[in-house]
Amino acid sequence: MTGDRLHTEHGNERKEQLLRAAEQLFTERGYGAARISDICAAAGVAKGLFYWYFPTKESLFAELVRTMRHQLRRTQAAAMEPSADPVTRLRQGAEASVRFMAAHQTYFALLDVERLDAALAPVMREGSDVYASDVRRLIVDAQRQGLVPDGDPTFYVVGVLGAVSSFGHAHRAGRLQIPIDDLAAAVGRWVTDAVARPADAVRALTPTTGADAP
Amino acid sequence: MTGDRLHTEHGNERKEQLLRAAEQLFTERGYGAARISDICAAAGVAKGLFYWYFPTKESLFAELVRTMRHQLRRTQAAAMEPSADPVTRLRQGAEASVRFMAAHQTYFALLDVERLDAALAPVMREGSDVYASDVRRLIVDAQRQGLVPDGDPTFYVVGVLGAVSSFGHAHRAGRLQIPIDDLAAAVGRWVTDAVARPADAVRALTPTTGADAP
DNA sequence: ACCGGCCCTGACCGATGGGTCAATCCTGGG
DNA sequence: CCCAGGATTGACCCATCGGTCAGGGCCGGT
Repeated sequence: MTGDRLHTEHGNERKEQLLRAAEQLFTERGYGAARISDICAAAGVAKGLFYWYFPTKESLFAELVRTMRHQLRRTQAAAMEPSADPVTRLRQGAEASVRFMAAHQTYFALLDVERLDAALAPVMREGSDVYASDVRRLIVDAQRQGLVPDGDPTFYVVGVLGAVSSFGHAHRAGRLQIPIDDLAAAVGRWVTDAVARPADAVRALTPTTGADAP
Repeated sequence: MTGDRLHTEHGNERKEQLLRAAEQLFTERGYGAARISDICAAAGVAKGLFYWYFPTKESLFAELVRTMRHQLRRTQAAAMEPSADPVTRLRQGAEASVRFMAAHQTYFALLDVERLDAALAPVMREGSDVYASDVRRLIVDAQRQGLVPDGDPTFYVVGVLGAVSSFGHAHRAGRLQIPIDDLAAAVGRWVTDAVARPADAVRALTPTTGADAP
């Protein structure tokens, strides 16, 4: 909690080295499955050295997360024109976030559920594609009937499932204190509007050019 | 993988008992932190018995998740009128999902990141409210200027953050194969539209009537 | 009564891996 | 040249926990 240990320049490099190795392994195997000894091995140092730079495994993780958030924050701030109206700023912030996340996939992957406990990942993933394909069917149907503008259906699928799960999560966490009937209705409208409306928003999206995903 | 062991009626009750105890503890302490011995203690049985009903800790978890998903699926199906148009069905499915998740908070909490590794939860949560309050400020400003319809700002906040993170996640996972510039633009529009448009969608939302959540 | 197969117990095992430590190396300043 | 203290090592410690097992009770059928 108090001032961190004082390191020489070389020391800081080492620390950075460990951070990068950890980031890599956390992303590949998940936080739990990445052993400290692995991290050290990957960084080419002995296990004991880890504790010269970090008091605990969690603290390293925390440092990664904080760095990431801090950078994102600055990027967002930089992307928003101070003179613009709030909604524009919102849009700029959102765009910047998406770009930033894409540019730092490795970092952000750390936060994905799948990466936290590698063993549980399959269980949780299994079956979640069922919803996806259900929704996809509906979307495609709707597009065929002209109810939903053309564009990569996957985009809409992600949007719809994401909305439902986000609102659900927020409500469950007590962050969204709204009578359930109202919430359900609001989410329903939100989804409908989002899907049926933004006529040309997704217009020019490269429509998933066939086989190239794993 | 083959046929599960055959249980008497009493056996099934016991199993159900263990499932409920586990559900409870996973929700409270997180999957990792809930020890099998705890679960057994909570159910009032000896640890050895656990393995009479479940081959492993993960398998119990898997069973919980599957049950939950199965029920949700049926509920969704029941909520969608077969004769309705796709968009309506989409809306009905979304509403049903939100309601279902609310009615089974305990179950769904299992899937929340925070519950998987209790130790990491604080690290990940810390600072995430910063974004929320940023976005909130923008929303409130926009509402003041009439750019965004009135209604609980939190609802919009959740929607915006949820969208950004969902699309980000999908892209990162390779589920959304779209050039990043297009994606950023699309998400920007998606957010803007969602926030600025649904004039009366959130109209009658009880604006956070203070204290009534646990 | 006897048997078989559910059901239940709690001590025990074994691996795993985070964390410690005494000893050593290395480097720069005096 | 020598000392201080950062940097580094790898063997070691040990609490933890999922999983095992040998044994024993309960109950219904014959």
